[in-house]
Amino acid sequence: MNAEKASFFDKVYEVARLIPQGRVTSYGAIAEYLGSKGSARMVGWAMNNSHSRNDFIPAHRVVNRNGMLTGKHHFGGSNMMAELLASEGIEVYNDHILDFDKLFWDPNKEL
DNA sequence: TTGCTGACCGACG
DNA sequence: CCGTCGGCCAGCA
Repeated sequence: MNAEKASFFDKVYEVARLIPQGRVTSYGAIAEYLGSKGSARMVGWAMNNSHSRNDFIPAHRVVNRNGMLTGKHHFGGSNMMAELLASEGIEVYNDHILDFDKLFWDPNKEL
């Protein structure tokens, strides 16, 4: 499959869609998987542009290194992000994921 | 075309 | 402990 043509941005969406339901990952983990650990910011920015994609991007499964819902404000300005995570069986309290270590899905390790 | 910004991360003082 | 700064890459005015 010649999907190597996908740019950094495209790969972010690709990996994000590969995140299994009920699991979460971090921006840095995705960036590192793409080969650019320092470009973690781009991963977050890609999520912001995820609205431009026809496919749904489970951006709510992507949180920062601390397991905190840093991008929840981009989900409509409400706690919808926590609701989505809770809907998948992920417990969220005070904008931070419980048992983050156990729910953490590392693309470098799983893929 | 140039410059700024951005849902991060790690290092430094 | 906490605040600040640099770096990474792509999109947009």
